[in-house]
Amino acid sequence: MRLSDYFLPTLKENPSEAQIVSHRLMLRAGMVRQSSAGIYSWLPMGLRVLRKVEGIVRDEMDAAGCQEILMPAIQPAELWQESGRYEDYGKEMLRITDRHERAMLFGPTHEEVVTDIFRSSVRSYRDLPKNLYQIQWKFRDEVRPRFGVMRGREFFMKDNYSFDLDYAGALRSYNRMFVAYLRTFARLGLTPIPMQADSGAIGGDLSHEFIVLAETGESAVYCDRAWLETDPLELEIDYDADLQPIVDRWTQLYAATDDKHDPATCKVAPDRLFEGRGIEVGHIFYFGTKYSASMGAVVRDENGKDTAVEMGSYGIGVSRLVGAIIEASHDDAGIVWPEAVAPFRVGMINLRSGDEACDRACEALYGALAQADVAVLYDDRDERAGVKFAEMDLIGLPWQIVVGPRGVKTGSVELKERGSGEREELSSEAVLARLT
RNA sequence: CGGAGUGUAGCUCAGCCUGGUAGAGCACCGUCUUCGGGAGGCGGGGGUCGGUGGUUCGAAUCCACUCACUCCGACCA
Repeated sequence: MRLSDYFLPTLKENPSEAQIVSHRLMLRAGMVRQSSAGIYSWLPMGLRVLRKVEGIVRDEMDAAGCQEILMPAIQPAELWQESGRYEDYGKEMLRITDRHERAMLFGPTHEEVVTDIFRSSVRSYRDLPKNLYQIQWKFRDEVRPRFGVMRGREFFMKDNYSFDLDYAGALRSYNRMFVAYLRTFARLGLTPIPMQADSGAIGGDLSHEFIVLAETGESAVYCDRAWLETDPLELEIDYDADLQPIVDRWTQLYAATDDKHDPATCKVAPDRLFEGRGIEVGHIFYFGTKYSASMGAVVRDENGKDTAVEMGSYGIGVSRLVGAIIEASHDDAGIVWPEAVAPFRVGMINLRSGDEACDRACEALYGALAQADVAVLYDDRDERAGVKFAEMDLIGLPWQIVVGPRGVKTGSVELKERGSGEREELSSEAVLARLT
């Protein structure tokens, strides 16, 4: 992509409404624009990242045996009246009336809809287990949206729902999600820490929230240092096998947020205790028959008896993750994208657009990289070098290629790694070899 | 929902206290010089000062109401 063609409205200064670093950088790097409180438009650069995150989440869900569906954003109130949550959910639910004066709502979550789908379609225990997911926009009319996309009212979420015959089956589903979540966040370049959680309004008795470390995160985190030394990706996972030992290994390590942490009773030795900050990006719940019982989602078991299915629900804040990744990975100059989610892998700066030798070197390299399927953003604009450097650092692409008159004379270009800041003078061929 | 702020050019902000014909920097357009880390000169365009009402000869400025946004707290992916 040529930057001269790209819609990338960057800002030199911090917009006054943005207080936290990810919000500032997302606005400055031309990723999003606010529409109203907690509601954002995603511009090309932001959307590319959102899609990358979505893709990794989808990939891990599929690997864990879940099947993607897409439910309506607008739901009928009757379903929520059945489950009993229509009143309970309160003002956070955006309620809508259609032209026939029928009560509708913009879905804040989809337990009711998915349970309705399940009960109307599944009759036998032989059809279990099932685990259905969707990645879709949700709306929760938060009293106080803030922190940009980190706590918006409209947000992009992956939510899935497991259906099992009994508790043992539900636990297997829960464990699959537990492991899949750790893998997902690790693949996004984050350090996830699962914490035992209250199951809150969703109900049930088994729940973990997943917090990713970021110095600017809103919750304080206390955990065993062993968390930081464990890589969820190093294990080969067979989702059909018994995952309990893996989950046990993870859950026996101490981890707590500040409201649960008590220095007096904490058993971790002080030198093994990590104190940091983090952002909640996922939450998993087992809630048994809370919805299946109230909404009549039953299957015939092997004795010919109707039995309410055991359910769990699992959520990942996809749009929040974009902010969380920035919180976890940035410096004074701007964003530092992990390769897995970078909107483009490479940014190429032509320091002297219009100079024949520079243009020729850039075009050749640009063509070769495109040929090799490397996503490149080529800054071919007639701008000063300083502007190009500053903007390239701001948008945080993992690799920068700098082509200037000085190097072109000797047949070399500069390759800079955004994260470390390390630069090397190389030939175009060597750069190409390095990036492909 | 309780508390606290802020709304003036695309962005960051000054002017408001003490009423008297709307300002700066950046951005944008033209032009010249410059050209390896957000350049400089000259010229130019752009604002019903969030909205409504009031006080006044006169309101960005004072008063009332209202809307929007932000921050702190309780809640949440």
